[in-house]
Amino acid sequence: MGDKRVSRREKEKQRQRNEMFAAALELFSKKGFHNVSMHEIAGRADFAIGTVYKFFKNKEDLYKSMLMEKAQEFHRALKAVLDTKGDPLTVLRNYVAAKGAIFAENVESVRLYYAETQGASYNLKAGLDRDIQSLYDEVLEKLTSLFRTGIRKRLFRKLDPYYMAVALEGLTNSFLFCWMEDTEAHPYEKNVSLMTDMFLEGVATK
Amino acid sequence: MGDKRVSRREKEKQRQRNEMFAAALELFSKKGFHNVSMHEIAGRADFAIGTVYKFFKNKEDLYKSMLMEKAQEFHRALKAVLDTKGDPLTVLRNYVAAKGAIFAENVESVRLYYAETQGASYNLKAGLDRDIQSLYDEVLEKLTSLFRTGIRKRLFRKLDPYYMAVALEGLTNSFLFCWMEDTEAHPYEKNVSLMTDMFLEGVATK
Amino acid sequence: MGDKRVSRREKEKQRQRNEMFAAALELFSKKGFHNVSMHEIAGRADFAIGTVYKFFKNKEDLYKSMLMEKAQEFHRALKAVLDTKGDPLTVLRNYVAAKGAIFAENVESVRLYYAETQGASYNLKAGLDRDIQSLYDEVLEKLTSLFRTGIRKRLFRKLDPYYMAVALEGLTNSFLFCWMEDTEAHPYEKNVSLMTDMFLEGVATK
Amino acid sequence: MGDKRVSRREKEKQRQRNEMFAAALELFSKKGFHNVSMHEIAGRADFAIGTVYKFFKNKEDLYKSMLMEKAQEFHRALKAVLDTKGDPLTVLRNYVAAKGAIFAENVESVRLYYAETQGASYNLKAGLDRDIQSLYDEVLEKLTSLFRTGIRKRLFRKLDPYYMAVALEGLTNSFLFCWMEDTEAHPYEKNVSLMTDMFLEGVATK
DNA sequence: CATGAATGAGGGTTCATTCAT
DNA sequence: AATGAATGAACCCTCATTCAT
Repeated sequence: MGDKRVSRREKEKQRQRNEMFAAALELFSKKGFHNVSMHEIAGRADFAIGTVYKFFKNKEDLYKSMLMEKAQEFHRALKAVLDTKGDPLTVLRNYVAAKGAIFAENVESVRLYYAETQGASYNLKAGLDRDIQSLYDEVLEKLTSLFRTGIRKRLFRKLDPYYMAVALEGLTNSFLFCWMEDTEAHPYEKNVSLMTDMFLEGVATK
Repeated sequence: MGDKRVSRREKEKQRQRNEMFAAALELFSKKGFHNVSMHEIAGRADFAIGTVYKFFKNKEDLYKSMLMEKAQEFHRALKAVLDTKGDPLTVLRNYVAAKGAIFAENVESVRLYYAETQGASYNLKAGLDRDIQSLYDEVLEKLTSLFRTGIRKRLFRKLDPYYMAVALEGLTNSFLFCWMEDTEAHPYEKNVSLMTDMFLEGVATK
Repeated sequence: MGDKRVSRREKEKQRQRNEMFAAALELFSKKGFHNVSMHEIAGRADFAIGTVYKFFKNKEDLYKSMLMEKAQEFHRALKAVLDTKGDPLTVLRNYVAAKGAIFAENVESVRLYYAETQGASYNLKAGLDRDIQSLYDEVLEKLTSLFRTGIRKRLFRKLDPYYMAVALEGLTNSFLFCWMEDTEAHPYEKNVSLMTDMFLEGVATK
Repeated sequence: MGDKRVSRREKEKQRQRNEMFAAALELFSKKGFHNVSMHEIAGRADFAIGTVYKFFKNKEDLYKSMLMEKAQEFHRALKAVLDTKGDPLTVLRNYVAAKGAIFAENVESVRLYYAETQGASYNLKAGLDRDIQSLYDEVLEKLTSLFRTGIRKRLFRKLDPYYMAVALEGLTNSFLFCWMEDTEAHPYEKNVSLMTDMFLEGVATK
């Protein structure tokens, strides 16, 4: 009984945490870290400000936790695709498609995610950076592995597999940004597949 | 003499403006818009706070002006390369090389630049966004033109030239980011050239 | 219990508000709107600056609210006297006496009040002006009514009753100012009554 | 020659001083002491800010000097009327008329003047107050004298002549304010004369 | 345990005044 | 003598965080 009681409580806690995350995500994504106040988040999530501070020791902690959770979700999904058996080319193509699908369903988080992964992430005094980076590095490594395998199997030319991965990421990301800016004008899926194929053909053995 | 006097003044003004820009760039680039105070910038530039406000009507104005100036500098240089006559392939290769060179000399600005161009730029209440975007769009258009010409000349396959440009930009940017993160580990020039060639080969007519 | 709790809270809030009003009144009255800082008021009222801003959205709001409350208090009292039944002459005499009594107990507010009602009130960007004026106009109207009634009853000569009211107000105010400048030297009550009588006699039917 | 030279210079100085006064008067009268900056005044008067500080040691000094000059002008004119020989009643009536005429031509200054003379004058840290008061006291004294003479001549009842003066001042001022608020609706001259007469009749011997 | 009133450090900005030219 | 660039104290206000209830 005690067990269940604890578990019930634990679940309730998790629910509250998620509500705070949802409010935070929406606001941070719309206005940026510095243009959102803790009161605003608490209000939107329908909690007292003090309650929020029971869950997160400060604003940065809330931001980091929220984003980290999202990042883990993304990477779990991406790694799942990358871990499927099969010929590297197919896996890579599936990866590109999955990336599009996942991000399309999480525009808000992705926006924040890229603010942290790339370019300038001054929102936080660093720290999240590292954690998210290391998650991302895992994906990059898996991609690198795929290219390495592809090279061994003579599917791809003998080029640095890591940089092949980097190139693929850059290429797909830029279509993602296009799409985020104007969803209508720039359908991600078709374009990215085509261009990815071009690239893959470019690195393919002749 | 009056002329010289004025010109001297004007030059002095420009010098001061540049010093403020330098201080602002350094600080904004290191800590982000919201984590830098006007007092900090004034102090670093060795001016009284009031003097800074003689030059810029507020913090946002300083930020925008500084970044806009840098952006114009970049785009002037990039467009110069893109406007050279020659076969599209060579021009594109020169562009990629120039991009690397320019950005290598302006890491700080580039960091801020990408914070505004891509992902999430919540630093400003918009406005800069538009201006920088439109600068960038010019470059993208020129790239698109090059690809279009290339297609007409049967150098490239019949694909959407705009998305070719987008793909190239994404690819090169991702090497730029790699390089910015760890200058030693990831020399931009060699890698980006190689991968660009792979991509160009991919889109090339067989 | 919940009720009581709320009412207790409400009362506490009101108490705090009043303390802020008191501090603000004292300081504004002594030094003027622009020569008093919010920190000063907060300090004098023994609140943190942030607490003051929980009650009033800015300095102007505090000033206006405080003065408006006082103005309403005054006018409520004055109108009460003006609304009593009785022959106009007696009512007018009572009014003059009441005005003296009320103002004697609120020198500070009266000072501010007149700064807004008369002469130049540049303290605010207008707005209060209107609100206080309209309060004052009600009093003036009631006075006018009294004179009008007096005229109909052949107590006063057939003169413009509005200007009679204006004249009475001016006359009594000037004694008020005398008294405020030097309480000892210029006892309001005796002098104002005498001179009011002179004036009333002047406008009386012969 | 030296003399003329000096005098010429002196005149030029006076002219500049007057221009500054004019700009200051206009701005202070429109916006109030605290809402006008020294730069604004300098700009309006077409002088460099430093030049203004050559003439006045600070903002307060400029304000005081300007207002004092105006005050002296007014009082000189008023006292001239009060010093004319003739029966007190006529002199008093002339005084009331003159007051109206003078103020009608100097609305701006009058506004400021009353801000200092009456109610709350927090524009300055005091000082001007005294000087203007003492000027005003002279006028009040002359009025008092007139009433005293009138009493001796049995024109007026045996009442305190000082308070008669105070009453007259209050009465006329209140018409002045009416007129300043809405020049069209409340013509000063007719109304004030009528009401003054009422008052004078009230204090007249029967 | 949840609450939200209270706190006060810190930031952006203005403007009176000075002084080198 | 006139100028106006430079100064920096001081102000209004926000918001992350705490803690008594």
